[in-house]
Amino acid sequence: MTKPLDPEMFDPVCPSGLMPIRIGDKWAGMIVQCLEEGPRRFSELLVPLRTITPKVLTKSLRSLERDGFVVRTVHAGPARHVEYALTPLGRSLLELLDAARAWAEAHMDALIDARENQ
Amino acid sequence: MTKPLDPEMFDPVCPSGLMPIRIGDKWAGMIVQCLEEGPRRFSELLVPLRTITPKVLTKSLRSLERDGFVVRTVHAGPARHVEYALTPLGRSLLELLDAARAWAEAHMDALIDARENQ
DNA sequence: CGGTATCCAGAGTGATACTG
DNA sequence: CAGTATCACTCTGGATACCG
Repeated sequence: MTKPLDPEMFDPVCPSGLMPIRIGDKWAGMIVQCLEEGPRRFSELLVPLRTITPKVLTKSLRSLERDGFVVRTVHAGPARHVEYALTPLGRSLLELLDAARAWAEAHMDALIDARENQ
Repeated sequence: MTKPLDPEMFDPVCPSGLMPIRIGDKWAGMIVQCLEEGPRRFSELLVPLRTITPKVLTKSLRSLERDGFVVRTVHAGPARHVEYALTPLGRSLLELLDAARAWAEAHMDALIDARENQ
């Protein structure tokens, strides 16, 4: 089974605002990462994303669904719950995310230096 | 020497609005590509970018400069001109652009299908 | 639990016109 | 040639509160 998501999965200090690469909207890249190990519920996603509001999470998830990256499944029952999972197409984004991470690891220092020296 | 930029370098029909990956602002990725073969002048860049306005081109170039991706050089003289060139750091973005292009070639059809089937 | 409704501030983008 | 100035507008994202 999938373990709970680390609430500190995303460093709040990490200057993601500086990142010159972006997958989808502001949160899409992080959401995709959250789904890497398996399906997650709406409220599970709120944990590592922390400062996201439900409205924005919904919007971002709907957008990922529209593009075929994510599937939404409603499990009815006494306590209904909803699960979001990556499709194969969504999984293909993970490669891109890795490329972005690799770039950041290699070059973010240089970018930050460039910004600070004026 | 570098050849003139193809005015039709970027397909106006190509649904770049659909692309889920983005480098910098709306135009930054295209600008970086324009600079791949060597330095270019402001007015040279306007040609393939076509619908960009000077104000927006300036803003995007300044942003690329701030981040250390591009250098701006003023050549004084009777007819002054300005050249923009990629730095090594800027060149490192080309790998990322390639990764994005590779992803698009492999998966954009699936994305477009997903959108159209609702 | 998994959302929606409303309102709002700021950023990004563009049209148009003008300048050293 | 290489920009700048002004204005306007849309889009994103967030605060807050409420709903089935």
